[in-house]
Amino acid sequence: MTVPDGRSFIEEGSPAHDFFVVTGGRVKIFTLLPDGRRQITGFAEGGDFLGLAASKSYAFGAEALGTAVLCRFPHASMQRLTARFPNLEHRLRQEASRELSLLQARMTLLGRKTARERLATFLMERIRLLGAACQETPHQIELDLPMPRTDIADYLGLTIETVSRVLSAFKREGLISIRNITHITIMQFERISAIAEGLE
Amino acid sequence: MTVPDGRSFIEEGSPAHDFFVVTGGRVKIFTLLPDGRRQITGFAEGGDFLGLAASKSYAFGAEALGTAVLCRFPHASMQRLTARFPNLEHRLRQEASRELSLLQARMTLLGRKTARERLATFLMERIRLLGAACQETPHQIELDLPMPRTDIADYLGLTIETVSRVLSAFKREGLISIRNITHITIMQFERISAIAEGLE
DNA sequence: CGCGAGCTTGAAACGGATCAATGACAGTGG
DNA sequence: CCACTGTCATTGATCCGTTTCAAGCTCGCG
Repeated sequence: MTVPDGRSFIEEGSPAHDFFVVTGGRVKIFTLLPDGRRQITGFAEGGDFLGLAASKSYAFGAEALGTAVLCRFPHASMQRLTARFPNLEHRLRQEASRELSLLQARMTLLGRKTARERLATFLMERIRLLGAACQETPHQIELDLPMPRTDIADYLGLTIETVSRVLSAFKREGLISIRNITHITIMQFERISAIAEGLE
Repeated sequence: MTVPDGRSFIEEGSPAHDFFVVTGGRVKIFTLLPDGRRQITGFAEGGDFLGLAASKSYAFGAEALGTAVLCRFPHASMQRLTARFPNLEHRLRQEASRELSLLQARMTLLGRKTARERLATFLMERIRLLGAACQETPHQIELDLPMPRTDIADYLGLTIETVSRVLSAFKREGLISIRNITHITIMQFERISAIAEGLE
């Protein structure tokens, strides 16, 4: 299943028939308030599961961020699979547990962190996502942010303007440098990490 | 296992050896920032599971709210149980999914709702917790809030003062009446529900 | 009766939101 | 190749909701 940029493929509240696995590209997951306020609850990419937070109906909407490729598993066939491979059930629970831990951290971010701390945490998340590749280079990490500022704002519970201002401030302070909209270089990993933890 | 009021029995970040089920009383679950800021990520009571958001170490702390009674299952014995009763694994995943849905809604609350909306949502949550008993009485619902204001504040990402002020405002507007600190009566269910959804 | 923890209320400060203008590109068509 | 256009990002000025700081208040309990 290939989903073009910006196309929504899960409607919040619609009956949950399928389970998805993201195999290529990226996807954003969000919930909406009636007046249009949006909270992005996560970004999913290659290998991520989608649809664990669903019983009868989806508790979230989902939309492609760039062109995305998905595998769709109707619930019926998932049940057949878990019956055949009992380990899968365990795997799914593990995945759900991992999600739960992440969401708890994100609740602390949304409920208790300042705008600076949120952005710093966001950058740290993106760095961690790069994997071990960056562990050897403590400074000067290249980062690209595939999502527009609007999505970053809705992910962090801020407005575009605040996101933009804080990133500019980080640049002014020499913590990062901004080549262009999507490409950022981390100049002072340690300090950003400290800000993320609320130590500065 | 009986835990006295205020006693912490899970330390955030400590190695996760056990899985818990709350059998009596109440428990609060939270994460901390180094400088002491706290986000309560949930309250658990009779029948709730505790410890799904844990892999190697706990992603949260937990503390009794009033005297609580728990069943402790070391991970090893959980594995024995899931091996013997394969359905249990499915049950656990279900529970994790339910949690995930709840947390997504709470992220929208923390990231996008105003103080009034947060309190209204909180009241709706407590009402829903009463079960079907209140469905027949659309108005005048008795509610008791077993947790102190500090906990409500840390749960909603607000300060005590704001919680207090908003509740007072609700009272002034005739939406609720406050007998004493822990006992509240819902006077206008519909309007509170509307505020919770962000429609007012 | 008096003490203290927890709650409420008031005044002032502040961080982030909102409103508004400008800037940087990428894509289009002349 | 270069205006033109529209989208997205940045920057500035102001506003507002929530926090912070500082008193009072309530009420259970010794």
